[in-house]
Amino acid sequence: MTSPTSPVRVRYAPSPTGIPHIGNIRTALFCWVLARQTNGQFIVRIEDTDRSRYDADAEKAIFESLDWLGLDWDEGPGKGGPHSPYVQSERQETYVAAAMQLVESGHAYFDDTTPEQLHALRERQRAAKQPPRYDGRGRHRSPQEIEESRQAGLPITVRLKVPDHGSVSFIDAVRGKITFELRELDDFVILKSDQMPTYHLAHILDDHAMGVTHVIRGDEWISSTPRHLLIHQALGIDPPTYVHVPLILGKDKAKLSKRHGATSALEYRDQGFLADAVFNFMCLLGWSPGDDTEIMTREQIVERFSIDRINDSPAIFDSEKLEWLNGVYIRNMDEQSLMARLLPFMERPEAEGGLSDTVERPIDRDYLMRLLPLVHERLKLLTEGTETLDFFFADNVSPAAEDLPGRKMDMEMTGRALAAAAELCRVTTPFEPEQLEAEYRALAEKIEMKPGQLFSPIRVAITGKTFAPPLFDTMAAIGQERCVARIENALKILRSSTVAPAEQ
RNA sequence: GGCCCCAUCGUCUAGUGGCCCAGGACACGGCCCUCUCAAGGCUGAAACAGGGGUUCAAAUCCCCUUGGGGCUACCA
Repeated sequence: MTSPTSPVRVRYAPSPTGIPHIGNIRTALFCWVLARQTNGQFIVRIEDTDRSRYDADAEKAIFESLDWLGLDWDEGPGKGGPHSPYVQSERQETYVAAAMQLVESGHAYFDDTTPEQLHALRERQRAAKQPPRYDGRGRHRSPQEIEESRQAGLPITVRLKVPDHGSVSFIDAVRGKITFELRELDDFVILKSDQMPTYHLAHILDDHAMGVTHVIRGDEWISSTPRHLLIHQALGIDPPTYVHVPLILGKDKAKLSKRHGATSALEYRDQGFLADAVFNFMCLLGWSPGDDTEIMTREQIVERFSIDRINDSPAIFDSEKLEWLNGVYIRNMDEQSLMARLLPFMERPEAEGGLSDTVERPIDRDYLMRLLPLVHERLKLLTEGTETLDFFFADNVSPAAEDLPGRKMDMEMTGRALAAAAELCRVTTPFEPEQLEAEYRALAEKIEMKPGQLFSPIRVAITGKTFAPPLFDTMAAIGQERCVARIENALKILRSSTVAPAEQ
């Protein structure tokens, strides 16, 4: 099976019953890429035929996820198109009409078996160690009997007549030929008693009406594909090309679910991942360009993508690797764009992960621009802006006394270092990185300490942390006055502490 | 239980009969660089699930076993 070169029409057809997770969105992404590559159309269609499970928030999240990842659609909700509407609940008459047509042509029939009866049937089968399946009893109901049930208010469904022998096969674009024995299938429902179609009927009608050429969907649909083939036959239409993509699993190799932590694209957005990085990463789950290339722009992916190279086996979502990739993307960004991305996270309320509420909003752009080069290559997530830059914005910091001593330093030595540092800090001019470094290195020599030893307590005094951007750039950015105050403050903290320094 | 799908380092993967005593990336260990943390460079450990075939030759083809997953709804 080769990858298409002529324009494809592909669709992403989510059901608004839950926030779309990574695996689901990855399918949308494959669709989008293929559509862009072949100059085809990417269609979005909402499959909301299950009215009891409909969730408006989920529907919102679907569009938000697509927007965030930049998966723009050519036809669909909010966009329109030649096959409107793109919401199944608004296409109900089509499905009902098709179901009636199938009944008339003898491919389907009305069934008045109640859910209770169905349940009882399955219980009996289970008890007899038989596979639970519908026994086709509705096939023998007369129109009169059905009408009586209808009058009595019993639920009526439409079921497809499945031949009891023979087999169906199809060529899956990623797996090759797959065959199913028809006797394994029972007569399944195509129109529910609320006059809504099941997925099986609805998607086929829509895909056909919308001219969908390739159905790209998760692996879990392979088992119901024979049903879909049967419906196509009954309707006298040709099935599309099926492309069943492998699932994305959680760390424990189980289907992705809530307990795996972040599972939706939106959660990754909120955790500070870049859409481009997530896009890139998701493409690599279940697909590879065939060489060692991993970092690719959308354009490169669009150019290189191929159905032939979609993997057969499921992938586990490794968020550690995503973090690395996100860091790569951040490092490749220019400072202006980085600032634009960082700002929304840093300007959130403190309680939501932003800078201290005492820091004035909007944040001083010029100052932030000056700081970014110091932390740029250290960031892996956009949410880290706050924690790596907070001390630049704070009036003062309060380091823990036990953090102040550097390697192989006791309290006395630390005190001497800080005292000398404070003194020098007051007089250094100009207060610039090169000047500071030169003078502090000289100071270290003068008080007979290794540069690293002298710098450690200063760093902690200035930043409140044991790790930070390069010290002298940091000091220069913070300014002489605040630096002096912080070193003196640290000295005070050190002297008032009675605890021994922690073993280094 | 039945049916279907899947199976290369911990993870993502390259590999489509000889180029593979299996390559890359993340993570992990070591070294270098170094004012800390990163970044970067070098380097190490780490896999063809098992068993049968086919073949001069198999990670690659076939069969079985095992393991994982999915489906078996008036959910999608």
